[in-house]
Amino acid sequence: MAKVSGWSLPKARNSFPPHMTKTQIATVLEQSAILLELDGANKFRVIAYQNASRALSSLEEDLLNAIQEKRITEIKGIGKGIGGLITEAVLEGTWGGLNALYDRVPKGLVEMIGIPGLGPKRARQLYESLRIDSIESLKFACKNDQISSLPGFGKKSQEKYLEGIELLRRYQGRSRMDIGLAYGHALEKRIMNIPKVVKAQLAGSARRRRETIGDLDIVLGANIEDHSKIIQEIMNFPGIAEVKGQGSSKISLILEADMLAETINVSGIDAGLAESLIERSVDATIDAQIRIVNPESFPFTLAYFTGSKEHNIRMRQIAIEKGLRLNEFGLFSEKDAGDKIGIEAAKNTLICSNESDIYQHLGLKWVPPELREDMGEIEAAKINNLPNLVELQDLKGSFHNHTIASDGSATLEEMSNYAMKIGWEYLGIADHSESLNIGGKTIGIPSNEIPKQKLEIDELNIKWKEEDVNFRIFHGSECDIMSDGSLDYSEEVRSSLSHIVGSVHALGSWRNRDEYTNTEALIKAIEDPTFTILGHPTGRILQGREGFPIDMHAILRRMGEINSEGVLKAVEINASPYRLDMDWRLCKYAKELGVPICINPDAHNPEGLKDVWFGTQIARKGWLESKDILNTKTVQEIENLLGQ
DNA sequence: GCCGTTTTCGGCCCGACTGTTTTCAGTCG
Repeated sequence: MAKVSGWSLPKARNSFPPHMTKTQIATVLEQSAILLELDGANKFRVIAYQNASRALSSLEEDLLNAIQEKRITEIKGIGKGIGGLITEAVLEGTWGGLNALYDRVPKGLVEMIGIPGLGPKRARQLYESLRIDSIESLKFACKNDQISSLPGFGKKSQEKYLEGIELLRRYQGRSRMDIGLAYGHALEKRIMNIPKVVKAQLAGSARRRRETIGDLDIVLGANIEDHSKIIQEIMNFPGIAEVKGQGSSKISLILEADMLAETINVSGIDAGLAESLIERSVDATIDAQIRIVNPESFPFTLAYFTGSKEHNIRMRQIAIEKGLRLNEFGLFSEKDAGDKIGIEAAKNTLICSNESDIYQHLGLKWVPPELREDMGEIEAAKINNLPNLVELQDLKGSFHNHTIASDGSATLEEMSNYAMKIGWEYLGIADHSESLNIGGKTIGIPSNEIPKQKLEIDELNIKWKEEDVNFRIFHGSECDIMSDGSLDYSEEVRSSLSHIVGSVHALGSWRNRDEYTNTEALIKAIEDPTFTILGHPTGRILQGREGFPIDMHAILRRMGEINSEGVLKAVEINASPYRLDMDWRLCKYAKELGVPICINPDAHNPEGLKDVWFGTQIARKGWLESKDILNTKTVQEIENLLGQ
């Protein structure tokens, strides 16, 4: 969640439309939903704002076009009301009734609902009865016992809020995928090792492979008579920082480093990567929820807690259309269930031994967890048109890797040996270009040293050829894109290389400019004949810094055009779990436009090559198949494409 | 606020847990 001080309505900067971008408006709608909740608005109105924000974020076409052609309310989730707001924002640069909403709701309330157990209704009540409008004033009121006498509150709520405030300071929201998976699989493994546990599986956003993971959900299947014993065993695990809640079917915990086991079992994650996952996670904590059900309910509970919420809602709607009801315990006739709820209602459930059976009963193909975001997967599952997702083993190399010649820590040979070891046919070296300096220190390769690197690479390539080794290095560069969209190095130097990964590093000027200027500059860079792959397109660091504003849909459209003219322009999924940039939400659009995607590890040492695992997860989440990925091609195909 | 081959009004996914209550509202996922 953005800082409270950042919650103001954006102001128009240009003198002509569009005055606001899709991203800006989507953010405003999302914030408005929260403010409406705090304002006591009808909950369905709140949901409508959330849905509209989502609809706008995933809108592929140009927003101004849609508005000028009066098609804005044709977008599902945007009606007359919100459509009017969007139109005003784009054409006039003003926000109508939202100004009053932003002014009316005390900003501190937004912070307050970040406290676990304190939601919008209570926050509002605290404000109205005691004028509490910040975390500080809440803390004061709790300490002075002013809360417990309010109707609906008590001593316990007062204590819970104080604990929650401390928790807020220690725990900072979501975790990166690598950290979440390290904890998730460690917990899963410990649970599996408890006797009498029939099944246990990581669900939630971790199973869906989101780039960041909110909290861990683990579903545990065991016979009812064993439940209480199993719960006891779990409570004795090492690395439990705090117990947030404990019932007969649900445990809510905060985990810390002692939880991490020495080995992690995930397909495709081997010992080396697992070890580095653990290393990266020791300072983090994460929330975990464990759901305990009977083995017969397991597939339903697993599906339910895998989510996403949006996907589940669609599944339920389909069930309703068929006269059925779907809950976390079963799929059953609405008529039979009547007023019964939960496990009672599911008594006469259709038998499903796995998730696939559930989907089948609803007339759908099984949907891979990565796709369950309500981004078209339900429609595709209806007509058996789901993608055959790319797998790690499909990769035959990568194009964005560093050596000691710039800021890497390994030699060409060390990097190559490791690439061969993991079964690759080629390795693209792309050290930094000469303009890049960090903290006043130049780390890129000067122009006049490029021939030297070229010579070293040629010698290795010749050696392998003579030894009949099917492996080669492609000599590229991670070439800086300057703020005006020009590329580093002379054209002569760039042309001497096999590929150019164009990346923005000096983020400063890009982050202080508007979306249109940035988009124009980036398109200029991409149009350069020597440009091959767009590296980490927005420069974001997950949980660290936002990327610079850019219209990626427009960038991808232009790249699609150039590809259709027969010139290769690919976009990178930077596989470093710190970046995962380009975002998975854009992959499907890139694929439809015919823009190849390159899964690049951006490795600075041999082990770093394995980060392609994360990039592959993101590619799968973005609907990509092997044929959509540049680096699934064989070395011969790549040689042809790059003219090498 | 959005949506609609049964509807332009009356719905909008479903349930566990908690704390404050004595039948339920709020919160969370």
